[in-house]
Amino acid sequence: MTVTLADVAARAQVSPATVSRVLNGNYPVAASTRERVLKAVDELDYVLNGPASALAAATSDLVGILVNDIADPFFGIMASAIQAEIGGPGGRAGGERLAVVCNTGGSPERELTYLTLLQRQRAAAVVLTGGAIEDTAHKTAMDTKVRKLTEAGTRVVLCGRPPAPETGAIALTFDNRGGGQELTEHLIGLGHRRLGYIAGPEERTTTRHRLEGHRAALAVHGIEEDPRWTVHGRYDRRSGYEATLELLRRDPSLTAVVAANDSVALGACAALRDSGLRIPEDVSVAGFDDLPFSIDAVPSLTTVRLPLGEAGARAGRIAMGREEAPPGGIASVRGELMVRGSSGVPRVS
Amino acid sequence: MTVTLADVAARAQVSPATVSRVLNGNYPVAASTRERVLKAVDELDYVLNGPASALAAATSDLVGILVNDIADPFFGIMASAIQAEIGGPGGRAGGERLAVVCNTGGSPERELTYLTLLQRQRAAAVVLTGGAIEDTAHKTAMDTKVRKLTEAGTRVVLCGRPPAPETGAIALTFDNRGGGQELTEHLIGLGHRRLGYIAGPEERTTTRHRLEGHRAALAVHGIEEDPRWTVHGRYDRRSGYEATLELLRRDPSLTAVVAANDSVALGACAALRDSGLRIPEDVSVAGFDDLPFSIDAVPSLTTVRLPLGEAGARAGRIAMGREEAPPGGIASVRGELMVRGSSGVPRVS
DNA sequence: AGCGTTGCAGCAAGCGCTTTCTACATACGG
DNA sequence: CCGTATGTAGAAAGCGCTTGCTGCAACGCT
Repeated sequence: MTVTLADVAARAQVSPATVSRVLNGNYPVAASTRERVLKAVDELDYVLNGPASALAAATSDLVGILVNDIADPFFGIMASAIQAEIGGPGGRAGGERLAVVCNTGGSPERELTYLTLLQRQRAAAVVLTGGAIEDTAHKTAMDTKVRKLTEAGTRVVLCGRPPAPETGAIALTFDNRGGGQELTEHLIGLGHRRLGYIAGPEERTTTRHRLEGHRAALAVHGIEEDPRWTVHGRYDRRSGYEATLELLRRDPSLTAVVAANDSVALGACAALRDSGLRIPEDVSVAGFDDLPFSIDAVPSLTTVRLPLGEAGARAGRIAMGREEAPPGGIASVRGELMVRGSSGVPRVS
Repeated sequence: MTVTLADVAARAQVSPATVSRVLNGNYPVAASTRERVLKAVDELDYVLNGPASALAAATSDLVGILVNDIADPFFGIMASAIQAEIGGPGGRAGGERLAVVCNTGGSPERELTYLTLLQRQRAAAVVLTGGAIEDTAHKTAMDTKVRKLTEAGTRVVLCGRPPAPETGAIALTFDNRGGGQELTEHLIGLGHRRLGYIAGPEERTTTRHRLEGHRAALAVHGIEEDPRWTVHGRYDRRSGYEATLELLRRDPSLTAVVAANDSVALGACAALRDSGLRIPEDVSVAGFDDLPFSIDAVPSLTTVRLPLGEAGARAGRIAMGREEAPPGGIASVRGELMVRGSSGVPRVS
């Protein structure tokens, strides 16, 4: 069998209670005793039984991070930053925390399942990253679950997701609408009047907000939008490639393509090039997020930088109770327009 | 307080044992009873206490995935594939499994810490991805820990990591040496004789194996290597950029640059371009891994495709006991040379 | 009819830890 | 020198669940 607390206690000639106290360091233990215990732990190669400990103490050191797509650096960067803040010595006990990232793959069911699983494990905190799914039933179910978690003492932080009022969750929202608007205004400012838009999957808050920002910019400048100029797709390169070909088919006179994110924008660039169009001379392209590879594209991508790392770090600190929650439990994180080579003045028609 | 099994039992007018059996579905329960129990569970909004369950059953539904850098798609893609195989209905109980990814950030300490934490949680399985660190002390510590895990019944699978004999771990190794050799032979075949090499961090198996493959190719063709032609760096774009400038400074007559991976190669491309050199007319560039963005580079990257998704999926299945382990517990996964636009015949000197 | 099966439910003993409460020195104040 | 702090260790009662075993009907067999 595996070594238990009692075995260690026997070896160190003390009671199990004392061993527990040495290990947790939350009760005075004479130095000589402590040493004896530590020696026994070492000799027996003892490993604490997590479940037993969690059960007895009614707490756990698990922290969950939910992401929509772990293969997407957008989430990887946030997850990495969150984890970095959590991994270290945590709150009071200085104990190690197990920060785990759970990949929902964008599926509502899996999102809910993971939340239940984390609830089962009595997670200390949960960070939900990225946009939410805009299905009423699912949103209700999520809000209910989140409320239960917070009521049970689990800290819940939303990072890059709209606030969920009345649930007790802290929200660090990205200003996707503002960023989207700024980006499109930049293109309009260059002289573009015929702009295609490749949106993300429908029913996602991120998709909707970025698109709303785009439309707001058009409205401000009195540009009437042609429904043919908007195509929906996934948040990946391939989708951007296909959507761009579709856009070109529908209206070859477009002078700019705005993409839902940088991966999509890269796909758009490829499609344009394959169609014999130059960037930005024939068509300008813009992305969103400013992922690391965006600056490497040729030409480098005009986009909106989202401070993914900073936001993640902050979310992690809040989750660990190491930083004050923003007033009202809600903070908006702004993006920054990065003007680069992929956008330029339109060709004269 | 939270709802317990006993509460549900009371409400359904049965014993706690029966409720447990309904929930686990591993013991015959009359249909009528089952329904009554399920109804009570639903009405009370009962959530199983994970730690208690794990303690009593002496098992857990946790599966750990260790990655070196979660922000790097190389690991994201593997993790995603592994998780996809694990997330679904698992082994006997059809129960959900909590697949969690742990980001070590390449730090030996964190790697060990996570393993201990997973050991504490009595994880059902652990998948270690990516190259290992070649420090004797650390390797010994890791092997010991892994052996303990496997002895305790945790299935350990190495995905893209060299085998660890005598530890009971199953290994799915990438043939980095073979891939590296093939890649360099391709360049030599084009006529290159002066090849720079940007290696990854020292003390990593992946770095060493790829470099060995490269050198083997040089040796086969009787090319003597100049020590100035090799530079070490990190596995990221920035490192590739800087290393390339350094390489150019040391020997401007190089006609090809082989990078440790695709991100590094992209950085190399940027540095070459910024130095006024054309790819591949002046200098050819090659990467490794064939990450999704590599085909988007301009020109698209010649590289070695590693079947990250397939390997991950297989590792996941083995971890879940859903696929037979390879004979001897070791399998080598080969890469495939992808010749694309970034490599061409060298300029005549 | 008698007896071994079979199907379903309950009892109760833990799983390995934490923590309250108690116990006992030793130290201190008067 | 006694009563009361003070510091340290142990006894034991759970935490909420699982599961081996027992119990008891209803059933089928000879």
